[in-house]
Amino acid sequence: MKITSWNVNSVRARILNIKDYVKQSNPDILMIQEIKTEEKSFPFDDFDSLGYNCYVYGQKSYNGVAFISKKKIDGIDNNYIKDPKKQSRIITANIINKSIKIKLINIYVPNGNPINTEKYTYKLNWLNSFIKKTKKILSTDKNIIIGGDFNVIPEKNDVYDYKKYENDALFKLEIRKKYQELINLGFHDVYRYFNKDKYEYTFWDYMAGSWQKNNGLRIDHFLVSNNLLDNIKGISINKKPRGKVKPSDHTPIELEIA
DNA sequence: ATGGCCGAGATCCTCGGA
Repeated sequence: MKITSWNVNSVRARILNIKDYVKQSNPDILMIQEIKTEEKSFPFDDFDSLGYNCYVYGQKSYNGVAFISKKKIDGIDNNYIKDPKKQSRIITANIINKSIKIKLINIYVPNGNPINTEKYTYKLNWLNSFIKKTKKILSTDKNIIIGGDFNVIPEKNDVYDYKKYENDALFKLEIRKKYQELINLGFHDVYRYFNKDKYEYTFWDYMAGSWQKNNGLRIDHFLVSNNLLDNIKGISINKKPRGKVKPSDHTPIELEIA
């Protein structure tokens, strides 16, 4: 079973690229972030024509997350944490793979820049709420996959020039510690687990030829609970969509489950 | 060392992103 996470930076502006990707890569479930639209304007028909069901938690102009799934999925929930700003950043579902029940969590973590503003404290509070809730459910749900745009650069080697990011909300030590705190609840960063010495990115800014220069960041991640780790066959970052015409600034990350 | 790009919405610019 293949599960992909991709920050598409507008599902409507990106629809042709997304459809090309789905046809080529054939994921069972696609978790998308930053759909930048309300549910009523979501391109359901485009996905329906490819044989996919859509589960959308949208918002006008900003944010928004969704599951695109070949099979129908149950237990869709848009209220994993209480968001004081009511932004659409988390959608969860319950899936069954080979008779194992898995909770699937699709997240779009706040950016948090610039630091020393309310945007940064919103990110910190958001991460704290997410950690607290995840700790709570882990006592009953042992099989959890968290995927999405975490807006966290975990380590120095996960960014082309970490010195530029030391005072950035994506790499600030306080934020990286929150990411570690989440992992310490009982998860693995799957990409790093399978790639101890390989450094790839999932995001390249539109500006200044970042893609051409490979000035990237690894900020899109899959975390799986320890209980599930042996069921993971592999993970890969698919760079092809980032090189296309009219790309998202993020590229898909693909998780393969036994 | 600096500046550079996109998308959405209601214009002809602002905000947000990372």
